[in-house]
Amino acid sequence: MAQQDSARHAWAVFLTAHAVLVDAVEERLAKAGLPQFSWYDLLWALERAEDGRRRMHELADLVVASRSNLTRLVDRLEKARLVRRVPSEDDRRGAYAEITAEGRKLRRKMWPVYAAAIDELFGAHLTRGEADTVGRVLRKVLAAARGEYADGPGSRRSSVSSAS
Amino acid sequence: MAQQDSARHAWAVFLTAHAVLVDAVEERLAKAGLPQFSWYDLLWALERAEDGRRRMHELADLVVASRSNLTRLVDRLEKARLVRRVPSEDDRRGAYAEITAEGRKLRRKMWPVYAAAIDELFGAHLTRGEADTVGRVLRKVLAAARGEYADGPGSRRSSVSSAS
DNA sequence: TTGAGGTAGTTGCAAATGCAACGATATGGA
DNA sequence: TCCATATCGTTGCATTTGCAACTACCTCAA
Repeated sequence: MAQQDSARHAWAVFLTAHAVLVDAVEERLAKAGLPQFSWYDLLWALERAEDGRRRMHELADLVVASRSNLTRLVDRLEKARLVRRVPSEDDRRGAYAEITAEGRKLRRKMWPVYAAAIDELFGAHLTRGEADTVGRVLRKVLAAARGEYADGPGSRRSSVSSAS
Repeated sequence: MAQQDSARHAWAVFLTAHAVLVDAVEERLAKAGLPQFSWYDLLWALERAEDGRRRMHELADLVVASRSNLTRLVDRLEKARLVRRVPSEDDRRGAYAEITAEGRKLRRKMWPVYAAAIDELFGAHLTRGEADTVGRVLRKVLAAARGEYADGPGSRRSSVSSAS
């Protein structure tokens, strides 16, 4: 019972903290004249791929977006010349999103602002041990959720990135 | 540097876990024919108040919603007869949102489903100590963010509830 | 008392999201 | 080979969000 209460409380704080922190981070990016971090996230997901491209459904999973939302997110990034759609050759239904030079440039420009926001708003308040614990625990929770979540018909979003 | 990496990694997992877990919880509520948990959250925020009512701006802060979004959220709940608007007498600009009997009933009906979802998707993967750590750490982060966030012109959303 | 400036809540409009349906392909078994 | 079934990505439409503007009211100091 005590464990349960503890976890439920953690859940409540988790939700609130997410909402507040995301707002705060977005605000910093906006003040710097930069786009939201969902753009960063998508660009980074592409940049991590060796050839700078990923299939749409793969990308949807990585950035935790529904297919239709990903379509439109890529629409917007494409309009901004940060990304380009490339039809797949081996599967003619499919398409790749490929990061452009401009896309890489913007991502590189966003990172310092984003990283500073993370460090100041989040990292500054955690010890190394706490950060490790939070990361490990949430990774575990996430793995479990992904596992059982795989059956439900509507698998949706999936993730956000981080580093350099 | 190591601490920083650790925290940045935790941040990335935090974002992903949030997206995935929220989707999973919403799915469970939907399958049970219940509304999203933002409704739960608002109802619970009202039910916690001794007289079952709160000023709109107070509520916006508690559920971490912008003023305009709160207006419309309350619109919807009011249309569903879960909540009722009551003009304030001492401040004639203001209004209260007040939970109705139906609102209390729905909240009570949602809780078992919501609680089960939290326990299974989240709580089941944490030890007592881990839950405490996550809660404590995020509470600390949240407090700090709220503090410095208070200056920026656009204070937005604020929180999600839990218990009972 | 008056008026400058702030706060409460709502609204219009544009943008983003969720959902279901669709066309086009791919796949695997009869 | 052929067909039923599943997947890929997109689209239409309704709902929800974000932002800026707006009205109404409060506060406080001159």
